[in-house]
Amino acid sequence: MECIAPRLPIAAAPDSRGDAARCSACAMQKICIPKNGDSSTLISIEAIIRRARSLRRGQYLYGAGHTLHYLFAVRSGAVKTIMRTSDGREQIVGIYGPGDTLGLDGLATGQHALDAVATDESSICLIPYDMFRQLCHDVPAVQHRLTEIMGQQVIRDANLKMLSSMQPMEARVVAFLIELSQLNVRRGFSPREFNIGMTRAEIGNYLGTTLETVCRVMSALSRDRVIEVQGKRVRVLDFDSLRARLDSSSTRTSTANLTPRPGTLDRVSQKQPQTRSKRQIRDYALEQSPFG
Amino acid sequence: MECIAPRLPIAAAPDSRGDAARCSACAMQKICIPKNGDSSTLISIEAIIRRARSLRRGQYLYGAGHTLHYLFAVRSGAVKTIMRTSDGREQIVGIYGPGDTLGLDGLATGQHALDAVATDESSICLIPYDMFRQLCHDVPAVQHRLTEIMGQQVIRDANLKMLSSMQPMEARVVAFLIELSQLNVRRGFSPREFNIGMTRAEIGNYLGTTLETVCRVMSALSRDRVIEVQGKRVRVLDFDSLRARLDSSSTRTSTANLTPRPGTLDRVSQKQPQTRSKRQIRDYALEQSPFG
DNA sequence: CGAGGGATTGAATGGAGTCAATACACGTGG
DNA sequence: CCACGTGTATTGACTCCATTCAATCCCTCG
Repeated sequence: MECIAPRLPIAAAPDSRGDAARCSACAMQKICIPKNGDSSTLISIEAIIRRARSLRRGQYLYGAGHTLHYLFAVRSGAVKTIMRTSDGREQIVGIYGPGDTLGLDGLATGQHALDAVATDESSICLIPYDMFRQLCHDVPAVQHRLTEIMGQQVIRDANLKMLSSMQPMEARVVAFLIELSQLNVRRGFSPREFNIGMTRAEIGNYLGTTLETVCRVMSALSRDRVIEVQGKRVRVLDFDSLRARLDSSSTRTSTANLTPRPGTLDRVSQKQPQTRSKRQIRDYALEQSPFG
Repeated sequence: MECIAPRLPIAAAPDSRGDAARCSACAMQKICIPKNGDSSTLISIEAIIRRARSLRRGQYLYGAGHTLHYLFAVRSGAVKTIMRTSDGREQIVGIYGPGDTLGLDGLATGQHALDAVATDESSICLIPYDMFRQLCHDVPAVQHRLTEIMGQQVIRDANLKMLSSMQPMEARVVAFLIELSQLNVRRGFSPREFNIGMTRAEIGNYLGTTLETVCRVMSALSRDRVIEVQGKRVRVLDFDSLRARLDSSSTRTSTANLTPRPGTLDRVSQKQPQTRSKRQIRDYALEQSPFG
């Protein structure tokens, strides 16, 4: 099996001359490196990170069951993480672009739980995990950054769950496009133009629908002059219209309020004088106010 | 707003006499505490954990925007984490039962990104985050455990994504039931009988469908003598039938192979002699074999 | 230039959402 | 103790949106 990077212990990679990364010159630096660390922090990180390797579309970064040897940072391109059903079909469970960190699925057991595959030509930095762990121990700022990254992953996953639960399929695709746009911004690029680093089939899989539906929605958006599409290249023409299509035709799957809303009393609930409303206000278990 | 636990700095809670937890006596110990730590580790953890507080159904543990003051460990009951759409509808993004850890959504920014609400009467341990962080720094085993927990969360989220992408709605509900059963085992209880700590509406929301559909599927399973249902109490009668309903009627959303399958060559791919197949075998970027 | 993978569009079927009525369980107050 | 009310669960009937199946187009690469 082919590889772009060395197995541990390090074997010389074909295109490898001096294996250290040049983080100080990397555009993704702001995302990868702890902000609050001093210059020595950056240096110590640079010392262990292996410079970027390039992947072709379809190449595996790691597979479920592999020992966790590296964490990965995407420099450019796009990578998906996938899970397989018993009967072999795949489900995409995460997508990663420039500045994102991969491999966290291996932290629990030391073995990766997912497959990671490039969906596009990509460039990836390797972070040997044992060295990184040592660094975490020595440099609190690095440990803190790792914690941050894991915390971000959790939030990301929550957002994904939200996204792929949206009611009409149109809303899902729209939410997906908005998400991509926002990610693009976070990476310092334009919110109005970007490319989806994957096929329609992959988008469909990711969003829990079919490639045809994705196509139809994007065609419709294109016809209505909300976006322009050419293959994987997307340009947003009208953000307001785009956002408008999120709520419109909101079905009722998430019925009324499963849970009482934020702050103050409900009009209805006036009929209970001092025995604090049992359900009409948020019932906090801790003595702190929101945003406290 | 009412609370079961003190705001920092600690205020006396009504039912609080001596605030330390008794982890050494807790059934969830094996799940909460680092395995590889010595007895002093357990003691130092016990020293900072506040003993369990009880929550009524609907009570908030924390809300999006709150400062991260505690991590939480579920002792008994059930808690959901939710996100809200711009127009106020809620989406359940996670469910947590005995032995699970909550609050990780606050690690990235120091503010919680989600709401956490009890879906059932629950008992929750509080772990003051600043002290815990200090402990992480002092005791590597604790840091390691935190990393493990975060890693598990990532895997959990991936599983959830998988689960709620299943094709026929029946499969989703079935997968959900199996999941619950497995969790129950992990907690040392029976795989055959358990209670779903939430309403049909919440299940529907969680699975991305409606409460009616959930009802119908469970009725059907019940009619076919695969499970027995009484309200939130479920008893599995026939695990094989249950699992059988996962793949059956597998639609094709995740079309053929988006990505080439595991190991060996495809029959088709024989027609490329030595120029290593470009797509018919897994194309590993790293020089390690699966499960290496 | 031909082959193959990806994207697009059409037409038909069916599954799941929607609306609505009813049953059930629980806690409250008369 | 029972009537009542609210929240939850169950079941039915109808409609429609998304999946399916299928045909065509486009682009890239050998």
